[in-house]
Amino acid sequence: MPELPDLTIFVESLREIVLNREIVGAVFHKKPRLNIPSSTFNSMLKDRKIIEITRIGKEILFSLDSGDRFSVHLMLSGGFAVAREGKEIPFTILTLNFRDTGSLFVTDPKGWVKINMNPDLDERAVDGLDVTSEYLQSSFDKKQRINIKAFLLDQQIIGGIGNAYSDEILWHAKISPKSIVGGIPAEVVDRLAHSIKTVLINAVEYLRKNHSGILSGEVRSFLSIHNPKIKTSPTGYPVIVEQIASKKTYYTEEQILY
Amino acid sequence: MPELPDLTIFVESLREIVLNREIVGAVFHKKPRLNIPSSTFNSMLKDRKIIEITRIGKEILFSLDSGDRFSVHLMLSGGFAVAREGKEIPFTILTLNFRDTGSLFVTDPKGWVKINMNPDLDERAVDGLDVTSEYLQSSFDKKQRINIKAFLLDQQIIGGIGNAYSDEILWHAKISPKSIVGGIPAEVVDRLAHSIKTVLINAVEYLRKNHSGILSGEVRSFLSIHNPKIKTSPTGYPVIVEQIASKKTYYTEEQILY
DNA sequence: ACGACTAACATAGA
DNA sequence: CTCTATGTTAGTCG
Repeated sequence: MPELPDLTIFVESLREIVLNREIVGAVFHKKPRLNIPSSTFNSMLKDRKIIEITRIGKEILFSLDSGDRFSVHLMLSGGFAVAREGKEIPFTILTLNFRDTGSLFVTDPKGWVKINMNPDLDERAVDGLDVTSEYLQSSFDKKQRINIKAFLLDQQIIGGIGNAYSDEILWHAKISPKSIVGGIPAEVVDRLAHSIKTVLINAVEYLRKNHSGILSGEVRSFLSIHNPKIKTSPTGYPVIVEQIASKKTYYTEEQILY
Repeated sequence: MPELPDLTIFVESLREIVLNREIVGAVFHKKPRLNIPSSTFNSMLKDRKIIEITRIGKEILFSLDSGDRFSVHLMLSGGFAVAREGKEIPFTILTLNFRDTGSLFVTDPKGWVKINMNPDLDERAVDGLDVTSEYLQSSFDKKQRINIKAFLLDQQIIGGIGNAYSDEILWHAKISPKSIVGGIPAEVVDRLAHSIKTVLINAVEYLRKNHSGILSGEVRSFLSIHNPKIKTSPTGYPVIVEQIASKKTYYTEEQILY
């Protein structure tokens, strides 16, 4: 559920809380979606410190002072929480216990959270915040026939955009979510690249200002289009809700169909 | 709010009152949750008789002499009432007016009542009274990771059980409502199948004896566990009240956690 | 090969 | 009380 802007704030919150604290143990409470045995994971974390936390697409990357690093993907319903060690947090997948300073909880009602020790980062797509007009155009050329909304949602192409922000971006760029990539002219690709950056950066800044410190959930109430509570866009057009690319999509007639 | 046992008695009461009486009109007082236009509904009922009333899960099915049949789901707060035609019954959704013999009212303060003309009955799950140990086991196998209370409440799996009776059944079977389906051994599945039948049949028999004729509401005062008035179970254990599977849940330490 | 679509998953929130 | 939203993956269909 959380997308790039939410996850960016989670990372900033996590840095405040867990950086440079000694880990005394990693305890899995459910059989995890983990690429190595959980006992190995535990021994790689024990007595180590997290020295850096970053985000790549929808994944959060924790770097240890050993040089190892592990990624956490929250999937649909995952989140973080902080509490004293031993506190009962519902749907806990993993706890990292720190010496004298409580614990970090990774929670997920669905149990889908994915954790990878030393993931192959070369495979990762370009992050939403790093998309350039040139990258967008060359990706368009490779995916002529795909729907633009499906394109933005494809984590192999751009990392971090989910259903909500794909609608925000397409509205900002005035492109209909029903458009086919191949039909979009070069100057509109420029505009889209600009909209991706603008929408995401604005959201990050809004969240940093108003929701600093969050570790889970998603803030959607300030969105312009992908928002069940609003009936018209900021420019006064009625919001249309429709299933596009198998996703609930919000858009308006302002957006041009290519 | 009414569950399988209450609804079973409603059906028995309704049969006494409306069977084989000629309908002169069906009047909707609120925009209904109806799968066809209300004018069509009205013309399908006019001059017809209800020749059979049955219950399937939480729905009540009225069969007409035309071969058509419609279902009524009372949702959270719906109910029936009988009065002379034209009587003002609060929160009336629908009245069926009978020739010379008054009217049947479907009421609902929340307005959520769902009415379906010729519903597809093939989609309906096994009714709570028809659950076998074999059916339960095969459903368990498909839903390994789900919580047992959520399982019993899932109308796609078993029809008719709501929040109150799920607690009664789990207490009777001595299974903790926090259990995960996958952890419950085969012999306990047998016990649960038996408890489902026993608890529901006993409730129906109690209601038939003591509350025959009811058309709305719910009788909860005789329940063993799901009952705010009691402090200890019949076997003397203190009743614990807790939010489980997003529902207010009553249980005791007698119940084993799997 | 490519793209579109579907099902599966468990719960909170509407 | 029921229905839906939600991300990914694996699978089907054209």
